[in-house]
Amino acid sequence: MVERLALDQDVWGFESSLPSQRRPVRSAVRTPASHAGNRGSIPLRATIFLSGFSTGISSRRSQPAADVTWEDNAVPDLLDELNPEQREAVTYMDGPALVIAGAGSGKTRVIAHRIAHLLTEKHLSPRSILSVTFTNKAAEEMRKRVLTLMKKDALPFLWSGTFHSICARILRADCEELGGPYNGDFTILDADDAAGLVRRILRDKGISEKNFQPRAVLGAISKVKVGGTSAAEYGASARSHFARTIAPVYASYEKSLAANNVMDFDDLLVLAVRLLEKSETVRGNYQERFLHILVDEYQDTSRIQYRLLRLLSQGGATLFAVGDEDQSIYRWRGADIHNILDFKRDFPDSKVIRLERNYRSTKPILGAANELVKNNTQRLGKNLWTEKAGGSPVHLYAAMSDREEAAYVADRVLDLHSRVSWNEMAVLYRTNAQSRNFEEAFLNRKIPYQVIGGQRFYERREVRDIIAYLRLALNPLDGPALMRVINVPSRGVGKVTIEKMEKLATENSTSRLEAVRQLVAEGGLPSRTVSSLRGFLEIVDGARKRLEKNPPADLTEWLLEATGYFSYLAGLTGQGPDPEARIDNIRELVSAMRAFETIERGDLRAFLERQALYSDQDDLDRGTMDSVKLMTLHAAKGLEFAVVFLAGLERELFPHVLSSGSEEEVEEERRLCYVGMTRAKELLHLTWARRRFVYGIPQERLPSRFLKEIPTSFVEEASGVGGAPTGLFEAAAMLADGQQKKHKAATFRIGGRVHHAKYGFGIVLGTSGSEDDLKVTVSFNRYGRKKMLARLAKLEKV
DNA sequence: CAATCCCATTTTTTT
DNA sequence: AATGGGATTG
Repeated sequence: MVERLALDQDVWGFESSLPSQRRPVRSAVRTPASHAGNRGSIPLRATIFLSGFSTGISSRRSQPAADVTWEDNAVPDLLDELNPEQREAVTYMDGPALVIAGAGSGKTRVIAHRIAHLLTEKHLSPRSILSVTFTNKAAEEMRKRVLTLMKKDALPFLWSGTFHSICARILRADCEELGGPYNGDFTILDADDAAGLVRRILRDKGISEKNFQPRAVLGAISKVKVGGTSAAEYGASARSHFARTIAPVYASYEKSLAANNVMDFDDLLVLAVRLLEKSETVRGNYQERFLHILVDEYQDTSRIQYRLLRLLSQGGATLFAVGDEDQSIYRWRGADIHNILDFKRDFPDSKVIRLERNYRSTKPILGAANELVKNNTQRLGKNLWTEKAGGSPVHLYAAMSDREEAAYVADRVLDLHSRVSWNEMAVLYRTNAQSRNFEEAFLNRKIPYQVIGGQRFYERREVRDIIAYLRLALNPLDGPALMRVINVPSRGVGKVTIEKMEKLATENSTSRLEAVRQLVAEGGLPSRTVSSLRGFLEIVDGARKRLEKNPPADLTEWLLEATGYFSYLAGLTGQGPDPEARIDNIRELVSAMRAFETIERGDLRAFLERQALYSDQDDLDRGTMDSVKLMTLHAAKGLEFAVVFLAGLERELFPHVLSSGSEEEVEEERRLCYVGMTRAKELLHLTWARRRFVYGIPQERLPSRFLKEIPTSFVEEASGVGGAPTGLFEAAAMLADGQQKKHKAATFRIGGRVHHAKYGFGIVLGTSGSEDDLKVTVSFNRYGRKKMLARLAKLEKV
């Protein structure tokens, strides 16, 4: 395929395929005139595939500055903008370095400056630099900053991306080398599809989905897989009931992924590592290529990512890691804080540089955050300081209810708007579900807002349907995609037919698409079904045929036409969002493709990869809107706002019930709180509500333990609705007393610890019914979730 | 095979 | 409160 070739050349072939005048970058030194012709000569091809890795690259020629290269404009005072520690970090070249960069200490800046420094002062080619960031947006941001520093408008061949996107890129080029059935057209499975696959396997094997929930099983598999244990090894060592049940599921899952030429998120990392370990050529290529590897958010790297870094840097590349152990908040996703805590041990001859000067927040904000995080034991220890004078204290507000909390926040936003732009304000919360009240309150007051994350664009059903068709066109082996759309729009293909098809596919070990073809050829089905399937095949084949000639957006338009998707949506009244909104979503998808084609020159494969790997934080193009931002604390990492509202500081919610089991988990929650607080530059509001609806049930709430960990000297409590200050802690104590008296022994506090004679210790997740019919749902440490009748179960509160 | 209704459930966080 | 899966019915 044509596109394919192009991609390969991007990764490997460009050296030979590009005009040789690309090389001077490295050798030519500070001779302005000698570069005059360079920049215009960057071949078009270069821009073609940087898609997905770089934005802002356009084929447009830039301003008169066209003859400016990074040599001649090397801002001599590039370093003057830095403080001594930052400067040391930027220029240190004598080996691996770890920069411990506290919140707001300018770490992005250090990385950007270092890259610029490498290019201008050390005269390195951009191709020898690998910059790894946590999100794609951060990668783009980084690229932009470097470009600004260097006064350039394109920086081809600099690899800047997330671990996942970099791995995908490595695999696209060479996954055949793995020796498996994979080819470069592999598609990337999202979490939902992966869970669906597991569900089908569980059903096949007759394993109860009640006791083995697909998502939980998937989580377990992921852990084992990323840990480097193969299905066979796992099966052999499995001892517990759970492990023995899961082992064959894991095996089938892996087999299925490979057979369908699809990879899940973990595969990207695991297989890339395997590829590098296995193929000396591939490994050598990258080891030789990368001379400098810069890693941002090092505290949130996982073990496998660490292995990848080791592999890539063993050729002698200089590793430059930047992170802050106090901001490690992705343990649940496999991040291993020991990567940063043990850096010195892992790289004995490394240099550690600390950035402790904070340029972001006022003293009260920083003081409060520092004091909070001091309660953690898992840290290297640092003390952030600021010279930013003045600043109002941290505001605390205890609301009557969740709705009132939102009203309070919205009113403050309105007040503040006289001197702060919408853009500079954000509401941060622990869970996505909390956004609702704020949305309503903002809507009422006509405050422009934007919810980041949550229900993601690409997770909408209609978008996924269309994407599935596209995936199938590109990768005919993609079974999960086929399953999704074989009967969408409904064309009379039901359970029975699908079962036949599946059986056929398994028996002949062919793809599902082949099985469909066979089914049509063989006959033996009702003629109506056969013609339905034929129709489906025509669509898939038609799309496949158009794949090469038509740009993605045109192909999609054709698909919409061929499937009659809009009329299908139009008929879909009643359940879910109204059809119009869905049609709009599809239109947005098409225009996103259009933009991708024209601006980034990407093909369908590139688009699908981006779709799979990009999150909503990786803004589409609406990020420029002047609006108050609403997002989870996790999504807020790396951002800053003049005013931050940190909402829902309640027990059970923050720290979250499900993360209060161990001290380690609580420490992570505390770091999350720290991250949230340190997003604020001028003003920080902390709020909580005494009453909150959880799953539609009103609950009495208590303040978060974190509130007690912040010294009152930094805090000023705002008046409650009644007018008088609420006296937070007294109120809390009373509330606690009251609750205890009211419910005595018969009830279970959500989040409370219990002990069961048979199942051991667990945490109460919820209750339903009452009196004699009271049922308690408990998450047991060892046995998972159980629902039991309180009257009968031998549950003890601990 | 599809539409409808009812019921149970809700991962907190996301590449 | 909302959503999605399952059973039931047409």
